[in-house]
Amino acid sequence: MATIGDVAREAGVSRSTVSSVLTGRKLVTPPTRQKIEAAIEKLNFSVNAGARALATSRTMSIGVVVRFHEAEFSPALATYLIDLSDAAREYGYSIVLLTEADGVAAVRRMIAGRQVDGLILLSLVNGDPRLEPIASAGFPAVLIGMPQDTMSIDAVDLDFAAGARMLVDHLVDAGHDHATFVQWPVELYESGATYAVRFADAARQRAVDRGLHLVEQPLPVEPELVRRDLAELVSDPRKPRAMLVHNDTAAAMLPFVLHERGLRIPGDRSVVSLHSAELAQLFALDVTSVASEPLAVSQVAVELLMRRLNAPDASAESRLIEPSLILRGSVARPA
Amino acid sequence: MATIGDVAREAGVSRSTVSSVLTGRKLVTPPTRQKIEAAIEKLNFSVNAGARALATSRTMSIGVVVRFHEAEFSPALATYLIDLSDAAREYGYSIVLLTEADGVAAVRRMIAGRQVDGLILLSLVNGDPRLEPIASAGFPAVLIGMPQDTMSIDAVDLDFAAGARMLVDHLVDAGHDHATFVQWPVELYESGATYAVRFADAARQRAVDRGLHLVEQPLPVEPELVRRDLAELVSDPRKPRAMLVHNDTAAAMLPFVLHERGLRIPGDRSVVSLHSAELAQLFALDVTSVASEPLAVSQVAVELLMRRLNAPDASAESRLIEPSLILRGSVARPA
DNA sequence: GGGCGCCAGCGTACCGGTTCGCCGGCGGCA
DNA sequence: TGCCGCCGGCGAACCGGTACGCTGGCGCCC
Repeated sequence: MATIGDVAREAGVSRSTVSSVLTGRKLVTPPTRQKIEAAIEKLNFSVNAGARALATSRTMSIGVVVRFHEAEFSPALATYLIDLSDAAREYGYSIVLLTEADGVAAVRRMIAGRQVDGLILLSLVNGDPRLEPIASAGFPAVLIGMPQDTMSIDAVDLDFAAGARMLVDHLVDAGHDHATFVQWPVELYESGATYAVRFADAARQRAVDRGLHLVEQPLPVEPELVRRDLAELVSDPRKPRAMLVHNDTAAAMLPFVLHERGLRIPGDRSVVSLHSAELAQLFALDVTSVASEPLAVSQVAVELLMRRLNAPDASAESRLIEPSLILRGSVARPA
Repeated sequence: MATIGDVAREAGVSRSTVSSVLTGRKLVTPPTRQKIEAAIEKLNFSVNAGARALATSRTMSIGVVVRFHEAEFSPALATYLIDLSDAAREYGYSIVLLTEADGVAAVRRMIAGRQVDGLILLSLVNGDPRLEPIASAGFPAVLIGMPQDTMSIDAVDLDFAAGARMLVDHLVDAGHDHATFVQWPVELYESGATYAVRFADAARQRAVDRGLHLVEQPLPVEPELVRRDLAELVSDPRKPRAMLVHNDTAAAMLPFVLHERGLRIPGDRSVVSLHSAELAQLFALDVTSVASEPLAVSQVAVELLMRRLNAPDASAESRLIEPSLILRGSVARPA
């Protein structure tokens, strides 16, 4: 591979002049610029990313730390990875994928080895141990998820609390006074997954405020048991006719389970949900729901990180993405 | 951050001696080794990945080029990314994610910028334009997918042809002589997606050989239309009672669609399928199927790439992963 | 016509490691 | 006791870029 020295020799100029052309930081007269560009073309030269990184101490790459929860709906992850990568590329950055089980070790390794300029963390939980090394090193990072204590690290997420309130309001406005709250597995709440906790807390509070009686129904981790529990749930005539769903597996299965029992939406059951956009698209889910906005979240995450890289000492920012309710007519007035 | 020079000063030795300890390529006496290790510990030193990459011209990272097909079942992608990343880390390598729409440009950029030591390509199609720059640069790479012409690049994939034969055999052995072949959208075959084409070709051939009459039924891209078409399909009494499924969306929906119509597996319909492991797990799919083995495929892909990095001139290898049939009793003898 | 200012381009130091040739001291053997 | 060989540690060059201070030539203005 050609180096900057080869280009310089070919063009009959010094290495530093070639560098000026490459970085665009200094003026170069058109004739010499053209000679250099011709040489670059001829030698098929392209800057060595590692060497540039060493010289500028900027790697132009971002680490994305994902943590794999059994209880989570993993396909949503792919969407985030792709959207993050696309957003990062807009700024000329690449994504380095960090998947090891021990996220803290991954974070430490990246900070110590200077392999990335910044980090983006996914799958956050309250009290997440990955925050401490970041905070104490003052390393540029953005959280996707909103823990109770962000430890002064930039963060962004969908406003799950607002989403929960919208859905509760929608049921109440239609006249419902009872609803089943179909939840994630208890393990997810116990782990402190921020989106699950924030949604649930806000839903409960809003239900109290609006006089909606909420029957909480956490579901198992295993999909076959989810299906079984859902079937039982919808078969039981004593259960509420309205359902507030925050569980992707359940959201995907529910229309089928209802249909199996000959129950119609919204005639027999009113359903509102917040589930991954990926899932909705894939299964053509047709219930009134809050959109999860992975693209917007990813873009803001990258944007916040860029800001942080350019202003390391700016004060931390937490940004909530305003959710929007997609009406699909899955809620009717109770009989 | 501490540099190797700081460590050397702290330990009272030269930089090269510290380097010897770090790389382990040269003998160092226990006392000096201990002094150096103490200094490393004290200064919390860790080698700068970029600098090492420049010096050794090994970046210790692998680019993964994914291409996003509308018609594909994207969640399966997340599994591959995670499994690849885990496998790579076993060898000390990181994964750089390359998602841009123009995969050829991504490949060119990586090769020219020497940002990664090798590439792994996903979502391969026959005549994939990404192969040419790799082949002509002789850049280390592994394909996940088996195009007709690998252009002498290492490749690995599940043996979809063998899988198709297993499923056809299973139906025939149970006494079926007619079956619907539920397919991916035609667009996917037209794009030349290698796994789809290889499965379909082998299924057709085996069906002819074994005297099974195969009725091909490609499905639309849009999930809601998939559901509608499946419903029509299973409602039509003239259609075969056996179904050979190669379409993840359809595989997920089929049990529900059948159940809706009051049709039972295997009493009313015999079903065999090849779908993503991720999907099967998520929806507790309960049909006799060929496992898709993303973990094994990923591990072999990384293994092949490592071999290639250590032996750039070895001849290209294509490896097919032997599929296995998971019996789940979804096939019965026809009445 | 002479002096001054401007700026294109050059040279060199540096980023943080690795590698390799060399040297000096020590131990073993005759 | 003297010589030789071995090897632990050192120094310097190098990987491929960037950054910064300097210089020399040109044009403008007086």
